[in-house]
Amino acid sequence: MPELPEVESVLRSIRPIVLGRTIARVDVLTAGVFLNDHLPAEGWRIAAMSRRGKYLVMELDRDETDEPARARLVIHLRMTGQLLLDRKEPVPQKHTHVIMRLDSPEDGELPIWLEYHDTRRFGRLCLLPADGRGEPAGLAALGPEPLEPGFDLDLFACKLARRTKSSLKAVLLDQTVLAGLGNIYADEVLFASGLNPARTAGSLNRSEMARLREATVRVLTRAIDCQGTTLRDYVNGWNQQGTFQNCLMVYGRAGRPCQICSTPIQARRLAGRTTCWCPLCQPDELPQAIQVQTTKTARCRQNGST
DNA sequence: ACCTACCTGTTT
DNA sequence: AAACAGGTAGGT
Repeated sequence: MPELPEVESVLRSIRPIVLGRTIARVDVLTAGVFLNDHLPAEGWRIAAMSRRGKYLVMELDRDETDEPARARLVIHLRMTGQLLLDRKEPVPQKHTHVIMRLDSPEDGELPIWLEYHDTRRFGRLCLLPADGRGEPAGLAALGPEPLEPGFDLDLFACKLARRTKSSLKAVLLDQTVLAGLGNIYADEVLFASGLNPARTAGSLNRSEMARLREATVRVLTRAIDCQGTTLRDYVNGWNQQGTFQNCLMVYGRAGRPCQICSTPIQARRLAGRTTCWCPLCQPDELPQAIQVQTTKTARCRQNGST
């Protein structure tokens, strides 16, 4: 379900409600979904909440005798995970796996419940000690955030240029290149860039790389403005759907006319995922005349990647 | 760079 | 009955 815009929308709906509250009670209804690193899950105060790629991270603290203790709760929703807020104690449903009661001991507000729901059970919650031991490898390996200054063209170009054998689609799905794109937004970004998903990442010239970078920022920003894409399961913390499904240009539109040129949208399996594109707006190769003029060697500014 | 596995539900 | 679905980890 959730790619960067959906996870960001979940964050924005939940963060203002949970900040400063204490996790007073945790009911784990399904073994295996909550990877508890032998830390007690209860008694923590939620000091901060953020998103990194498709991960949600809660910074936790608590007053131990002298020194304050810290921990992190890391959540990945994978395909069908949902975090839902409730003003009263929820009745567990078929796919409810964790229920947390969040109290507000100081200002005496009523408790709030945060429920983890996941039909396919691919998602994971995991409580990490302050030193970060046990951090999911996927979180540690994430590339830059596309909507932050770290999404630097030189570094991006450098990573693309090195992937001479991989399709653009595969590279955009690679979370170590860029954090947060999934199957929907990879296709939408490629359409917005006018780039064919099957092209090799290393074949792009500098201006195509710049176009790809700009389209990524544009598409993700618009999708967040729409609170994400709801195809079936996705909702934010208040159980509200997104609206970006109404703005999709290629994803899920195989066989229907391109909204720009009316050519039927194509679909095929690429990098293990169904991939949709417009054969006219996203041509296989550039006309040769254009290709010659801009090809430049991308140079690495940093050695941040291998 | 591919494949399969992990799950359940929906669509063909 | 079989294929497919927003993701990733692990194996070849």
